[in-house]
Order: sequence, then structure tokens, then C-alpha cells
Amino acid sequence: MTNRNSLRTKDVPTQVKNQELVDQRRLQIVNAAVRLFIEKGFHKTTTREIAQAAGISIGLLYEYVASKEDVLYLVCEAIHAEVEHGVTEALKRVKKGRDVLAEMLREYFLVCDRMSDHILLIYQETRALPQQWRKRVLENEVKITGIFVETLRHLAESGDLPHKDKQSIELIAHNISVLGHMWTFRRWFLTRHYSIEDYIKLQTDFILGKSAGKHSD
Amino acid sequence: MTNRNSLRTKDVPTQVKNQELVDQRRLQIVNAAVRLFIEKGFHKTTTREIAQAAGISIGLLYEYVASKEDVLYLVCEAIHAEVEHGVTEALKRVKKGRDVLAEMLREYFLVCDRMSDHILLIYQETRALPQQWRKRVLENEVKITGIFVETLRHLAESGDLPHKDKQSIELIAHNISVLGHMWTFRRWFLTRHYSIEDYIKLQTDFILGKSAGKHSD
DNA sequence: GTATCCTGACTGAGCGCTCAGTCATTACCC
DNA sequence: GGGTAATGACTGAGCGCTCAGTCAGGATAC
Repeated sequence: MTNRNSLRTKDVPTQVKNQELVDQRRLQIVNAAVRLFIEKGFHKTTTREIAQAAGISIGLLYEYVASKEDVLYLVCEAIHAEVEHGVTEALKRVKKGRDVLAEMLREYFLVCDRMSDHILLIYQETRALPQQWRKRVLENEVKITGIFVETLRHLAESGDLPHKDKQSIELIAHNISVLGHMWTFRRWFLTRHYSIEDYIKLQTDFILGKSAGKHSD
Repeated sequence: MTNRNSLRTKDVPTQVKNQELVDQRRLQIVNAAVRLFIEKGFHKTTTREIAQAAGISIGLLYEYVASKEDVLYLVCEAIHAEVEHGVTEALKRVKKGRDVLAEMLREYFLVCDRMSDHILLIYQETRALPQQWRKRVLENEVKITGIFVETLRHLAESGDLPHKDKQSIELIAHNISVLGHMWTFRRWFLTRHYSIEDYIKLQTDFILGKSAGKHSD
């Protein structure tokens, strides 16, 4: 995982003066912690294990964070940065072509596929964060959903999407986000029946409205 | 919460002979634990707190379960039983009328609304279960999704739903499940913008395919 | 009397975090 | 340049405490 945790990271206190060093060490720490948290979960991972996996001493770990929860927060921020980066990069590639929505969905689902474990981690361990930071992590979700809202709005304005009011568009954006996540937290079941390509195709049809029912109203 | 945890519950060992008593005590324990787990999470809740809230001693608690994780398992099973009961009850009411799918969605989303905290709990704490039981809890999710699969299949056969292959129907069932859950795990955001009635209406439109895009293929 | 249910003081493993001390590097002085 | 002082990154043994789980013994029912 690359270091995109530049902004929010500043809120986590450190004893170390050299900012470059802080970034580098925290990158080590986050990478180690992500691996361990995915493997055994936050609660069953000890601070010593994190330190060891990061290649530093337990004492030094606490020069760079004030608590174990700080580590989890850094991890969550890093994951979000990664996802957001993935999505915006994908969007750039897509915007030029046609069939923007379908292409966007495809790219997004692929990001979710790649980041499965990480996204799952956020669903499972956010609760362990202190109130204030939990809130921030949740707002990151909204931020990513916001990217979809923007795209959908553009499409609606340019007429490539049936007119929708703001409320509908926003909810559809949430649906897209969550249906991407569904691939991560029901992966254990879904992969038995669908490849990621199946999944992309079927979900795209569903979201684009090729899907269900006739109405009697 | 009523006691619907009759089957799977037998797998959790107890020292107490009187089965009635076991059921009654475990009900106390589960009710107490649910409340505490929702409030502070599994890891921050002590076994003592559970015992006290259940009105029994710590020693007695361990006559009815073998570990703290047992309690979590009982809680998960109870919640699932409750949700399943809610859904099947709702379905019975619905099947007679018309517009079955829309009515089913409505009832299901209302169940999710009522059981918000409980469903969220399962998302957040399943990880803390030992492997084998985690699997069972996950399979309960599939079971509930299965109810939707059944209903959709009936509708498809009776022609009230455009023909869909098995794969599509199954995935739509999963989507419905998860979009219900979304109301619980994004509740903190969604309630700012939508009432549950708004949510039901918009999601129903979305799922029934009144929703999005035109295609260029 | 004995089988069963129940109590709560007790144990000890485990873990987050600290802090006294080490060492490499830099800054400063003459 | 060489001697000295200051800085701050780094170490890891161990402290303090929490908390799941136990067990010896008491209460109750029949």
C-alpha cells in the first residue's frame, strides 16, 4: 500500500520531529498492521506483533502513535485513500469513452475485488475506533459515494440518464457503493456461484434497470 | 426478543440438566447480552456485566455457556431467528394480495428498520466468532436470502416478473437483502436525508427497474 | 440425603503502555 | 580538526491492570 495518508494523518500525535521519518515509519506500521488485522482481526493482534512485523521495537511504535487505536485509524485512512485513488483513477480513464456509467461500474467493482480484504476490514473493525474517529471513517464512505453522485449528476444533465431528482441520484450512488462492498462481505458465498466478470455483468444490468418487475400501478 | 433459538442452540454445551431452565436462563442471558453488545460492542463488554444484566452470577453464567463466544453465538442465532420470523410472517400477509414484490420489499425494509441495531451487530461482531460458528452465522444470511429467491422464482414462473435465469434471480435476492442491511449500516447518514418511507419508495423503484440508464448497446 | 442449581472470591495469563537507559548523529567551541 | 555537549531516535524489560474462566462450598427441591 502506498502512502496516501497525508492529510488526516497529521491528527495523530507523534513524539518524533522529523516528518519524513514519521511518514516512512508510519507506512511500515500501517502495512504491517493491515496484514495482521486482515489475518487475525484488530482485537487479536497485539501491539508487539505490529511492532515486530513493522520491524521496530514496541517502544518505538509508541513514539509514532499514542495508542493501538491510532494504528487502526491510520489503517482505515490509508485504505480509504487507496480506494478513493483507485476510483478516481478509473474514472479518469473512463470519462473519455462512452457508456460511461457501465464502464464506471466495471472499474469500481474491479477496485472492490482487488481491495476485498481491506474493505471488509473497515466494515468489521470500525466499531473499535473511538467515537470521533469512527465518524471520520464513516464520512470517508460518503466521500467516495459522492464521486458517484457527481458522475450520475453529469450523466443526468447531459441526458444520458433518465431525469432523476437529487434524492434518487444520491440513493443510487449509495446503492452502487454498497453493491460493490457486497462483493467483499458476501465473497465467501458469491465466489461459489459467480466470477467477478459474471458479477459485474449481472449487477450492471440490475443497476441500469434491465432487471426486474412489471408494475401494476 | 423472543426465544426462537431452539435448534442451533443445542450445539452450545451446558452443565444444567433441566432443559426448560436452560432455555429460560439462556433467554435472560441473550437479552442482556444483546443490549450490552449493541451499546458497547462485544469486546468491551465483560462476562460479569452480562451475568449481572441477566440477573445471575458469573459462575452460573458458565453453567449455561462454555465461553464468552458462546454468548455471542447465541445472540447471533437469536437475531437471525427473529429476522427470519419477521420476514416469513410478513410474507404470509403479503402473498394473498397483489403487487407481491413491492409489498414484500416494503415489509422487509420495515423489518430491517425495526431490527437495525441487531443487524448491525451481526455485521460488526461476526468476526469475533470461532471459524466454525462464523460460517453458520453467514449461512443464516443465505437462508434469509433464500426466502427472497423463492418468492422471486414464483413471480417469474407466474409471469409477474420478466423472465430471468436462476443466476440473475439469486443475485437480485442478495441485492434485496443487502439493500435492506444498507439501511442499518448507513443509517447514521441516510436518516439525515430520508425517512424510512422515502427509503422504501425509492429503493422499490430502483429494484423494480424504474431506475437508471439507457444503454447504447 | 442427594442431585441439581447457584454463588462469588480467587487465579493467572495476557496485554497495552511506560520509561530509564543506549547509541548514532549533529552542533558547537576553541 | 578534535574534543565536548546536545539531540532525538530507538530499545525492551517490566509495570499495572483487566478479565475470562474456575472451584469450593452453600442453598434448594424432592
